[in-house]
Amino acid sequence: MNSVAPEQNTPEVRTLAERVFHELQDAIVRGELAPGSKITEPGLSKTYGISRGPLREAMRRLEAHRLIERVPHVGARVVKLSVKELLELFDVREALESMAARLAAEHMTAEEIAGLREVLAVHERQADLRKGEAYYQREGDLDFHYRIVQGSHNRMLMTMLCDDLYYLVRLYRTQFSASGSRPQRAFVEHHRIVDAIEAGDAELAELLMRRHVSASRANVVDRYAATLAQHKDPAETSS
Amino acid sequence: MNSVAPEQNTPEVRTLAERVFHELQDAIVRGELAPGSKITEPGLSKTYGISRGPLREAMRRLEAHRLIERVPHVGARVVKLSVKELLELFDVREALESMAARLAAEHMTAEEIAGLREVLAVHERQADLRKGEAYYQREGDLDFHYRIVQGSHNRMLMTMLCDDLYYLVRLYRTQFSASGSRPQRAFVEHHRIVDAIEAGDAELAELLMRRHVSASRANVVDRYAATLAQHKDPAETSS
DNA sequence: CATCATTTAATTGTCGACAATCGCCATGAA
DNA sequence: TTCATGGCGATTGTCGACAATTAAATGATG
Repeated sequence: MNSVAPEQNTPEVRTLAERVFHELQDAIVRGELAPGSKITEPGLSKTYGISRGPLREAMRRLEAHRLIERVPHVGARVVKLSVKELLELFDVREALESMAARLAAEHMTAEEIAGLREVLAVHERQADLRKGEAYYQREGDLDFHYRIVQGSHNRMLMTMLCDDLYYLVRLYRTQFSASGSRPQRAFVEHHRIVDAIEAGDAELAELLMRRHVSASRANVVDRYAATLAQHKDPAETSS
Repeated sequence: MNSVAPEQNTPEVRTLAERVFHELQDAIVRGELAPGSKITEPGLSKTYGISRGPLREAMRRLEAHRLIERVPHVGARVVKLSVKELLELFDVREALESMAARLAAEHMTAEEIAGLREVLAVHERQADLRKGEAYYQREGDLDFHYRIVQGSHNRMLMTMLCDDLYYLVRLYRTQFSASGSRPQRAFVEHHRIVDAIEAGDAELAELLMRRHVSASRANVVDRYAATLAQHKDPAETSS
């Protein structure tokens, strides 16, 4: 748990609705609440020991963050990312994170860059230990992206990526994860991006980050094709 | 009101919370609820004739859409965009809309492109009548951007831009609006973007849209500097 | 046996009331 | 005069109960 990223600081748990919102968020991301499973208000109300009032507000927030989907008078279910939606998510990430890298190259301070290098050093140590196999699988990779976004000094970008999209990304990681030589390559790409940021080369940082996310997206496509060929079960059609 | 954009179709008003959410959204965007003004639950509850339960859920949705800001145990106020935040919004728009233009050039159907041309034709007529002065001030401009985003066929991008950011954009329009020769130029830029999309040139469409948003952003900066010089009142410092 | 209408059970939507917390104002002391 | 402190009013947070709607189960009918 010596992660560099802000895990669950619970910066605001002054109200029940806030608390149960964060708990549900974690439960969904961790996979305790399976994607696609239906969640009922009385059930959660009894599970978390709170009334339906605050619970509904928490669910409304989860809905806004795209972690659950609600239908009026019917119910709510945990979001289940289809491959199409997953690729859509990557397109959005590519647009937003490349912009973040550009702004980071322009606005990042020396201390922030130093912290970024530190994150990479930590990852390198882990990569040495586990032969680069487990690296990039876990949340460690997100530390890097967190720092970049934070370095953009653009609050709106930060909330959009860190508060919204990254939870979806973490959710997807349970389904598809990087494979083959992708981790090592990603590690090299991370270094190149930091170099560009340190040099203040905004255009290059933007370009490298764009390619980085795009490559990650392509890896997901390959991975999906592999699972399809393995299971020989094309029942995943959008019924 | 012969606008081409989907005005307020009220696609889902099956519940009170939905209804009051849309009403509040409109009220904020229209300026009836002044930016920065405090809104109180009993007040709104009496105004819209509903209980506080659905009202709080509507407010939670507004908070997620960044139209109001809430502080636990204190209250909520309508968001007030500082110039810094407004420029942040433009950076995000630049990233997202340039991606949308790229995807639109790849995925837009012939019918959608025809509809896009129609929007431009309508605008051109209005521009002829009012000498291009009022064009671009109103929501007509957003019709164009709506269509582009919809043409991307990326649902996540659509919700992010159309459901979230564009309401903030419309809110800002009450404070800062295009000026000088900007409307005419924007009109030309719109045509160029459509040309690129029709030609299927994704890279060019992306580049042009990026410049288009960037130019709009620069116009806001100029506009703000002008108001500052006019009022001779630099009290807008971030206290 | 299949299909359709009806009933029924469960869940969601809404409401009013009570408790907890915060901001404000008056009072008093340094 | 200024600052701390206490009480007061108002607003927010939470709860349980009732009404409305939906989905499923049941039974009737061709």
